[in-house]
Amino acid sequence: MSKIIMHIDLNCFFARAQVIKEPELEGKPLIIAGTSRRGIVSTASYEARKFGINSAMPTYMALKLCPNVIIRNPDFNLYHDLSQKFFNYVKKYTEIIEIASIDECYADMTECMKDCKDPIAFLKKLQDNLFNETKLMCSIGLAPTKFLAKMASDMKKPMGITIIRRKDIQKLLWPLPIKDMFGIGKKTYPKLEKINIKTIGDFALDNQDETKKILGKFYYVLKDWAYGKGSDEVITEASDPKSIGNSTTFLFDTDDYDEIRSMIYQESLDVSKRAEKESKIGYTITLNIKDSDFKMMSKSETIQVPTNSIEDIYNNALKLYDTYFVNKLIRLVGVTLSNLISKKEFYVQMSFFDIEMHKEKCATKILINELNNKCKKNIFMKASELGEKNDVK
DNA sequence: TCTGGGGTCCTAGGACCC
DNA sequence: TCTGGGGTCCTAGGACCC
Repeated sequence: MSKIIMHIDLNCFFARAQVIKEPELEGKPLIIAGTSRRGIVSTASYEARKFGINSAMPTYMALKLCPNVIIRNPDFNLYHDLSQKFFNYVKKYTEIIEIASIDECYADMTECMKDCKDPIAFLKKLQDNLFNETKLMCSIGLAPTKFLAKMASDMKKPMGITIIRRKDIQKLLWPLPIKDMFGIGKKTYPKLEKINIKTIGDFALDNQDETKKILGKFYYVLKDWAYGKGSDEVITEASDPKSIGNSTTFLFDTDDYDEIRSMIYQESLDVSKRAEKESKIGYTITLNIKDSDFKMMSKSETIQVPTNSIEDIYNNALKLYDTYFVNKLIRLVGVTLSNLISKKEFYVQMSFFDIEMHKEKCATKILINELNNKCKKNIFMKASELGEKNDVK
């Protein structure tokens, strides 16, 4: 039997949060945006959108379109609080929710709506109650898979409710332009349009080899999605972070060594603190650079012993800068720690390893099969120190 | 007067190992 | 006078999402 999956998405969340904080902004053109010379719009209220303002637009451009637009800087503490309220509200209906981002989640409503005679009325009530309790507005999609629910919640905004049943896929989903399909971005849709795939339906019915070439193995995932065969698993556990990074765009492009070095230090410090807070250490340090032509480049270094110390992160990042980018005019610099492992996990592996090595050198052979790859690396390392590398097979 | 910052996943080539 | 095959890890870049 099909599950009932809900996707619920807060409408222009950051702008809405600001209105909750400053009710006098209600109904006015408002943008949440950076105000430096290189600031961009993060979210625009519906009133601001009427002027043609969109998110990701440079702030100066928004001001050109609407000189009277009200501007506020992002306030992430506020968003975090409201976001928690929102998720807690949804949890009143079901504990099975998957947080997809700060302003959206999936919920498995199978149990809670199994005897529901009028799902639209039910969801309207859910939506209205959220508004009454928090003043947050949302759009809701209900469908048998996560992909369809996500597409559904996108169809009517603000305060929309859309249900896609399997039998309605061809009628409701397939006519949509291919660029509106989740997972198809601005680089891919022109390539698809060029080979005559203009709608989701075109893609669903398409059988060209070229399409597979464009999409790689994502092709098969997208095909499933388009036919309502996507995942309906709502994953409640938050996944462990895979990387922790920090980057900053300079107000003016620079090649000044001290300025860049000091920024690399600031970012290394931020990354180090955040990693420590998460009890994570990482093997790989990456330096990210965007040059004055907007070209992104990265150089990375993987070390033997995972770390989150400011010294290790900074020294490695600076070494990468010194080696590859000195005297280059740059726009942005960033530092990322990845290949993460929890501190605890690492120490358990190390002590296990040490104990076994003391017991019997030959135990390495057994260990190899038991330990994960990260640990394997350590054993090879130690084994080679003992001159036993060739015995490990 | 140009275009932020936080992430995830995929790809393709090369190094290295047995 | 020719140059395996499989597997893993690392690197760099690219696409996408919010």
